[in-house]
Amino acid sequence: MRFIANYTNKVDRKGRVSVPARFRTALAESAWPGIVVYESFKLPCLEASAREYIDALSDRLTSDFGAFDDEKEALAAAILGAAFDLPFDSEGRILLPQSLLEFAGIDDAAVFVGVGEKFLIWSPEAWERYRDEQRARARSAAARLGALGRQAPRHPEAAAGDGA
Amino acid sequence: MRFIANYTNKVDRKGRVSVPARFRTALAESAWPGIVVYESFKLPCLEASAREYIDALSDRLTSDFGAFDDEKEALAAAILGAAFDLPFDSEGRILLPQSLLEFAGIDDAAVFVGVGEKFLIWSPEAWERYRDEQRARARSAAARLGALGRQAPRHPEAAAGDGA
DNA sequence: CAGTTTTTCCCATGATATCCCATAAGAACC
DNA sequence: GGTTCTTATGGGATATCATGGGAAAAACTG
Repeated sequence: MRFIANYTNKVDRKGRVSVPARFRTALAESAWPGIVVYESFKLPCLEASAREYIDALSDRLTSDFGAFDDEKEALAAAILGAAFDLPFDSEGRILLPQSLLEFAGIDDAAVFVGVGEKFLIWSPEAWERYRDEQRARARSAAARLGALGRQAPRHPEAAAGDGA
Repeated sequence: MRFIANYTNKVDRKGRVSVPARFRTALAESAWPGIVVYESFKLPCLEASAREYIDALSDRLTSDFGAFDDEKEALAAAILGAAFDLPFDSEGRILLPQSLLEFAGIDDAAVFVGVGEKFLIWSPEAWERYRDEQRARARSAAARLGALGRQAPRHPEAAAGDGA
């Protein structure tokens, strides 16, 4: 159950989108034919994962009847209450609720981005914007680190016997 | 028996509301065709669950804490005594008593919010307000509680800055 | 006990989701 | 390079769901 790479699929007039076949294959281990989708806390996109993933989270939050913990309960409501359990249709598509489409700014296409145990669903524009930002960030970070990183390993003698 | 997602349904002039079909399906395991509804202690909303859940809660409160703990006993009495056992009509609706409608400030629409083993019933306005508040809190709470800790390190966005 | 109100059941309807099939586009395979 | 299989996408038919209204049944009241 591991998602990688990204795929762009169309959202049809009825709000249906095909979940990439690769992802569906990964999802096949799951007992439930569908995914759970919810709004990301940090990014303007949706997050999706196997039902089991959320169930485990739910268990941790409400397991013991110690459901009498304000903070846990609030968190459970915020996460679980905003998550949708979306079954696949016979073609492997899901029907995204209006509220989720709006949240992510998804109109007629969606980008599925695998990030390990779950995947993100973006509007193409937002995804591109985010990706570019991250690249720029990575570039400058690399440049900064690279200046140091390149010298040290190449001139072991200059660093005088640190090495392995 | 697991509730997630949220659905908004209308309350008609007679005080009837459809329980979301998804919830009814989850409830189908229950022997009793209806739900138990009571006022939440901490939130301005109603809580609902399968009959069995309340029974278990009842057992737990009385056995674990015995007759010693006045506070728990009071809690049990408050919950069990004020709970309504609401049957479905043939269309899968329930008839919410006036007192509950008033408590939750529900007028002509109700939001059903699944949170694991039970679900909440809110007035649309109150739910939206609460949800927005919690979303903000959830971010930090998630990190602190470690509820999402398992995923956090794996999230690119968790490490990178905010993309929004 | 009759009049009156409330509750329960049943049916009608529009909206929505689900299923099923058809086609196209692409990838994998010979 | 051509063929075959998988995947994505679209549309139409069908079933399900939410919702409203009305009639029958029960409860309540004077």
